[in-house]
Order: sequence, then structure tokens, then C-alpha cells
Amino acid sequence: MRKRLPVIACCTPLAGSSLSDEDAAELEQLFKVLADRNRVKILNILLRARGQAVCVCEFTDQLDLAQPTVSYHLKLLREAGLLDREKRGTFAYFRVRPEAMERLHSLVEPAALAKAV
Amino acid sequence: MRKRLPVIACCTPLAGSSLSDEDAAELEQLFKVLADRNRVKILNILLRARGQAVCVCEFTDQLDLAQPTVSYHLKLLREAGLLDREKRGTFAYFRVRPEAMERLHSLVEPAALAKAV
DNA sequence: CTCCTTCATCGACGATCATCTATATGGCGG
DNA sequence: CCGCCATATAGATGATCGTCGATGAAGGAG
Repeated sequence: MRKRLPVIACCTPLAGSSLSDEDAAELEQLFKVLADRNRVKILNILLRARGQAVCVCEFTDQLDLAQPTVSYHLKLLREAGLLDREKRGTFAYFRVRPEAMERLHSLVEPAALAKAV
Repeated sequence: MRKRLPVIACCTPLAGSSLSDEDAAELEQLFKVLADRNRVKILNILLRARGQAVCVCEFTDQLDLAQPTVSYHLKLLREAGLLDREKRGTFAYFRVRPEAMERLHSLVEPAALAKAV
């Protein structure tokens, strides 16, 4: 917090209102979910499957992680609305939600980040 | 890691090679930098400035953070290649690197995430 | 030269996160 | 019904992160 006015002006104050704390927090949360290499790999696997449902065992095979850890990452991605789960018997299948990926893509557009969510 | 083959097939194995660990780590790092509401706000302020240089005091005014904390966030954004710094006397001015924002935007394209970096 | 101002760095602290092992849940085969 | 298998949840632990106060470095004013 600036206590005194500067002796000389360092810049002209910016016009317009800041991004609200709620909007910034929403973006923070979305990026936080993506900020893990294993979750990035999960997304990559699902996107390469072209919308097809992928079994959990596929991730545990490819990710060199313990099974509960894979379950943890899938839960985060699902809670973020990026994935859908479908259970068949004891198996669980995941697929990407295309509209969520589209929304993500539009949110990181410079023109979008220059405003609010 | 799957120890035995499943009794019944849960899914047909996916074709194609996984995203490499280095590529996944690069995306992880980029998203990690964005995964903080105050850094999101900094980016928003800079993008609203439309490429104009913005003084550090602008961020300390708007972000309700101590000055060292603002400095810390600006350093992370700069190290990620998202910001440029320009010093004039004792003041420091930051601006967004448009090509970095463009790259970010293209990286989160679903078609791009379906491959490698 | 000396003081003040701006910004960066350092060291510490509390919170959050990714990971594991152990355990629970729930379906399927015998 | 009993035991196995796939997945989810719980609890613990070590690492990383965001924040602060204190301090350092460097430029401008008098």
C-alpha cells in the first residue's frame, strides 16, 4: 500500500476497474487444476482418444503413479468440470468435456483476459 | 502399475505415444505461474493497459499485498517469459509480451493439447 | 555527501499439495 | 455366499508455495 504520493509521477493511473476477486479466483482454480504434469498427461491421453471413453487402468499404466494417486488426479479434473465419468460394472471410464476445453481456450484469449470472466 | 492382465478387457489400448515428461513439465510450469489470483490480476492490469508499460506502484496500489510480495509475483511472471521489465531511474515498468500470450493461447487449443508441445 | 524513495532479495512461517499405504465400497465369478 | 478385482476414500508425510518483515542496492534531491 502506497502511504504517500510520489514526489514525481511514475505513471498515469489506469482507467477501468480491476478484475474482481471472484473472477480472479475462478481463473486461479482452473489453472491450478492444469498445473500438474500428470493431469496434463491425463488430458493429453483423453484428447488423443478423440472423445472416446478411456478406462482408469489406461492412466495407471501410463503414468507411473500409484492407483490412489491417479484416482485423486481424476477427481480434481472431474470437479473442475473438465471430465465426465461413466461407470460400467467395476470399471470407470473417463472422457473429456469438449465444451469445457472450448471454454478454457476462450478464457486464455488475451482479449478475454483483458476484461473479466 | 498393472500387475496382471485383467480377466476381461476393460478397453482397447490407445494408439500413439504419450506426451513426453518434458513437454508435460513445461505445460505444468506455465500453468503454475498462472495459478494464482494475484498474478492473474497483474496480467489483467497489464492487458488492460494495451501494451503500455505499467509501474510497479500500480500493482502495489491495486493488489492489497506487501511490496515484496508484488515483486515476487512479477519475478515469476517475468521468468515465465510473460512479462518484460524496463527500468527508468528507480522505477520499474512492466509490460506484457504479446507473443507469449499468443503462444499460451495456442497451447491450450484442444488440438494442440492432443499432441505434444 | 547524505537522506529518502523505489524496488529486489533474504529468511522464516503457515498453508496447500502430491504422493504413498491402508482401508472401504461395490460389482462379478464361482 | 465368499472371495477377488477395480476404484474410491482416509490419513499421514514431505515438498512446494505465498506471504510477510527486515534488509540490501541503487538512483535522485537537496
